[in-house]
Amino acid sequence: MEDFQASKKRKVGEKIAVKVKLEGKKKNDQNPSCDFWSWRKYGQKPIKGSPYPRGYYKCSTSKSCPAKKQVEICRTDASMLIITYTSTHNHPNPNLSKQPKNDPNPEITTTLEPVDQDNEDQKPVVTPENDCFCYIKTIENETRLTVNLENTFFDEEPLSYPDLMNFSASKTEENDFYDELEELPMSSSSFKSFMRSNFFEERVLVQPS
DNA sequence: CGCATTTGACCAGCGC
DNA sequence: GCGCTGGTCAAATGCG
Repeated sequence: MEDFQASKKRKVGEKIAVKVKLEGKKKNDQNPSCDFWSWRKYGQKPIKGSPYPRGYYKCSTSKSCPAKKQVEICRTDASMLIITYTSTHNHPNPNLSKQPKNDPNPEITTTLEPVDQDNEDQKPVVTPENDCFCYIKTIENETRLTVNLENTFFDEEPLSYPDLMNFSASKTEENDFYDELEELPMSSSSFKSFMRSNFFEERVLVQPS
């Protein structure tokens, strides 16, 4: 099909995994539409080591959009969903200017928490105010970023996963950034500033020319 | 009737 | 080289 399919498998590419807490929602309900993009499910697989299957979704807004995400229930906490985004949307979000189309579902608390199920090289970055914490985690070449959005970002401006997606997907610069984070003792406050600047100043959806 | 979801089969990367 | 496992395809099925 697309070029994407050339790499049918496990290529360590750009990925961002977020952990989403579900409250007031049925367990095992992996409805992925808690963000503002429309997704179409194209597969589901049981994952070794996890009692729950992983669902595979493609962006259904644009046929040529390579954006995908994987949704699975956290094996250690069934009230958590682990959503892994891969690739970027190559089109603006049609739902940005209106209410979420599929499932605004206000019952979901969009708190993102540390992706700790593997308990690997997780590097917590906690601000002094403790109102924003981010976990950068690198597994081989895959970097996972987890951000607590509840108190920090939503107070100012709603941040949807698509924004995270844009953040994560901004090519190699971010990867370089992450790579450096592995080594640089960046202070939490400077990291926070960085995060804010990236989320709110640079990661704006741009109409493709 | 059209579209989304389900599900089994297939394919390819990765580790041993 | 082989087997395991994850990721994708595509036909069948369900739903609005």
